[in-house]
Amino acid sequence: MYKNKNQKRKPALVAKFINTEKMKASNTQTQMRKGILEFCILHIIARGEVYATDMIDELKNAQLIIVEGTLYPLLNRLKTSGLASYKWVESETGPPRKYYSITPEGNEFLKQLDKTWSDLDNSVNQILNHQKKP
Amino acid sequence: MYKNKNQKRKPALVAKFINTEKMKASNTQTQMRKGILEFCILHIIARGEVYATDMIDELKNAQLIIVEGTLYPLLNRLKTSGLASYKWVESETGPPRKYYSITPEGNEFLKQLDKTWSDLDNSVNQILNHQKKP
DNA sequence: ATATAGAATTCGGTTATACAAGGTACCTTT
DNA sequence: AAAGGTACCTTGTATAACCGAATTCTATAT
Repeated sequence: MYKNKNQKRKPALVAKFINTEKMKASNTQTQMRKGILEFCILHIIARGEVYATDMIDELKNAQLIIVEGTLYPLLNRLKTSGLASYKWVESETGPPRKYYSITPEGNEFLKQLDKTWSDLDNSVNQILNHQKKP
Repeated sequence: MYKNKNQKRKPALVAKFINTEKMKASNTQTQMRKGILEFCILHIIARGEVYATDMIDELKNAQLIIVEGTLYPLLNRLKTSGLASYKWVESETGPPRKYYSITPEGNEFLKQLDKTWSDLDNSVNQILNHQKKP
C-alpha cells in the first residue's frame, strides 16, 4: 500500500555508550526483555483483532514500553512466519489500519511459548527462594 | 595462575540454522533467558561462597542448563565490574578452585535486578491475565 | 489550500549474550 | 610415567532484538 521509492537517509547520530553502574542496570533490563515482547504481542493478538496502537497502549498499560520501530518489524516477522495475519480496516478518524489476528500455527506456537515462559518463571523463582526440587 | 600460550584454533564447524517451528521455539527460549543467567548467578553467589561446579549444579537443579563456556566468561565479567570477588581454595580431590562471593556493589546491583525481574514478571502476568492496572 | 494528526514503513546502528569447541593446568591413582 | 578426572580459560561466531529517527502516505480539520 505504501510505495517504496529508494530514498536516501541521513545516518543517525549515535550517542556513545558509557559504562556506568546505572547503565548496566538498564542494560540488564533490555536483556531480560529479549524474546518476551514477541510472546506478549502474540498473546494480545490471540485475544482478538487489534492494530498497532492498541498493542502499544496495552503494553504501556502493563509497564512494557515499546516503540514503533520495535513493533512494526516484529509484526512483519509474525506475518512472514505465518503466525499472524492482518486485514485492512477503514477508520472513521484517519487512515486505514491493519488489524491483526492469530493463525492456527500462531496458536500452536503460542502454546509452546507459554510453556517456555512458565518454565523460566519457575526456574528463576526456584533460585530466588532457594528451594530444592523434590 | 594458568599460562596462556598463543595457540591456533581451527574454525568451529557451524551447523546451518534451519527454520522450523521447533527451532523457532528453542530460539525463543534462549532469547527469553538472556540477561537472566547473570541475575541467577548473582543470587547464588550472594548466598555464600561457591565455585563454578556448585553453580552449574544448582542451576541444573532448577532446570536452567548452563555450560562452562557461558559461565566462566560471565564470572569474569562479574569480577571485572566489581560485583563479585573470589579466592583460591585448595581442594582435597583435585585442582584448586575459585570460590566466589558477592561484593557490596554486587549486592546493591542485585537489588536493582530483583526489581527489574519482578517488574517484568508482573508485566508479563498482567498481559497473560489481561487485567487492567487500577 | 494548508496544516495537523494518525498510521505504517524502513533502516542503520548498537549491543553483548550464550554457546560450541578446543585448550591448559593441576592432582591423584596405578 | 601415563592416564584420567577436575577445574579453569579463551576464541570465534551466530544472533537478532531492540531502538532512534526520518519518511511516506492518508484523512480530517482549519
